[in-house]
Amino acid sequence: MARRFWLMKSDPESFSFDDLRKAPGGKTCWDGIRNYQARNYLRDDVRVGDGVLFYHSQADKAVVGLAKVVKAAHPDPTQFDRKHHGFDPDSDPKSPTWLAVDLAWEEDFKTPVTLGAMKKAPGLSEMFLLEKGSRLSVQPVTAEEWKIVVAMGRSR
DNA sequence: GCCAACGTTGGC
DNA sequence: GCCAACGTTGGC
Repeated sequence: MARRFWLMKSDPESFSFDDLRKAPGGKTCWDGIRNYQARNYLRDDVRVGDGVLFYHSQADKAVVGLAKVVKAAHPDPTQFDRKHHGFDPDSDPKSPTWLAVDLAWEEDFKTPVTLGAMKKAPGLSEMFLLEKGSRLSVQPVTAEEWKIVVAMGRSR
């Protein structure tokens, strides 16, 4: 299976790319996804070794670096944690509703690739992220888009 | 802070 | 099954 590419969003106020780099082993359990479409991507398509564009929403609005998938979809433990805001009383432990994957930090971009820059970049006009009202926190990225964004991020 | 877009919930 | 109300996301 060919390596696939994804864009994953995070509000840096709650979990930033820095937090990922500083996490033990540079890894984290990417939990808290409570959207069925995003869940389905995790379940059906995200594989170990896939590349991830790590996007900061809110104030930054930029891809700040690269991560990779180090563990495929597994039940999101926070859905069963009564004290967690992601607690889902309807989720059955025998057949969990929500999934998480594990991500590892890979590379900081020299230059964060801003939403504005991506809007202007030739070759990125079809990007999922740029669609009006696109709120998905896990999005597929084509090999071509990946190449372009990575090249932008590595240049000064 | 505002508001458009979107997903979810719940009454009917 | 429809749709209004509501909550959340996220760009501006």
